[in-house]
Amino acid sequence: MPELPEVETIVRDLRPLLIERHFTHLTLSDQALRQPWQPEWSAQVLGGAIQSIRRRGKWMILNLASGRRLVVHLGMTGQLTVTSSALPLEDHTHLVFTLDGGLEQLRYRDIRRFGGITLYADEATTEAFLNDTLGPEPFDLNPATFQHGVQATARCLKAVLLDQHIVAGVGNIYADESLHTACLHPSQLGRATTSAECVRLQSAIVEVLTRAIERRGSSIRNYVGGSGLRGGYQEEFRAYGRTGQPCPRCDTAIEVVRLAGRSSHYCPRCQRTAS
DNA sequence: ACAGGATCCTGGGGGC
DNA sequence: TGCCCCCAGGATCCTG
Repeated sequence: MPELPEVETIVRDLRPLLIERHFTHLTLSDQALRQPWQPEWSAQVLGGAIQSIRRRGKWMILNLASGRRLVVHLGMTGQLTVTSSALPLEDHTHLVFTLDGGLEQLRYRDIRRFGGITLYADEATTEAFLNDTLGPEPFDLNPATFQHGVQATARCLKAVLLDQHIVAGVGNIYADESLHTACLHPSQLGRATTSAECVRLQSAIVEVLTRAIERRGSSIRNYVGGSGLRGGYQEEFRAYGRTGQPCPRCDTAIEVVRLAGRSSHYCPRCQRTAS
């Protein structure tokens, strides 16, 4: 999916387009999403203004004046965009929220249907769900908490970074990029990782995500921002998707290995497992 | 308890 | 050209 930088970009794009606006109409596709939209929600989202929009991990939360929350996850191929109502609906568009005035729509499109939109009744139930699902945000991660999360497990670092309870928002791309920046091998075990390496890894995560947000995220295939613009961070990849190409640090060919069910790209020379 | 694999979907690319 | 297999930015459930 869109990982943290992509979701952050979408949230920033959508804010000026959606704040103080409200939905007047909603249409659904006949294909079920992983988290199916419940029929009774349709009437509940109409009429009340959108007061704020924020990101938590890879999730987006739209606060409605009624107190209800629209909670969005994009799965692997989700797109949430505001477009002119006059534009034809693209294939795989599953929810269309028409905005007041009727000229624009908020559209949720998701080819693989791994994502979805859920309506929560109030702030308390929304926060309970998010805090149960997610660990801390990378930008306010307590170093001791992170170190404990890494060192307490027998999983490899790649799996640790993909675990949303350890740090929220990192996915396959930014896990590979962070490990490369930190000079750590993706298959190194969490419990074999030193405290100094944890510090290095944490700074690498922050550095990589910050730069990726500046570039509006990475567009590999389906990702677009809230206004349909693509991202540019894919031009700065050091490891992800660069199998056989030279490591920008040492020129060694990048290799790929399958870990935690995901392809993991790394430099065999400058990302050596600690011995 | 924990780690790894299978699974939910569709589409695109490579190999034959 | 066509077909088949594998792969893809994620999260959850099941198994050993």
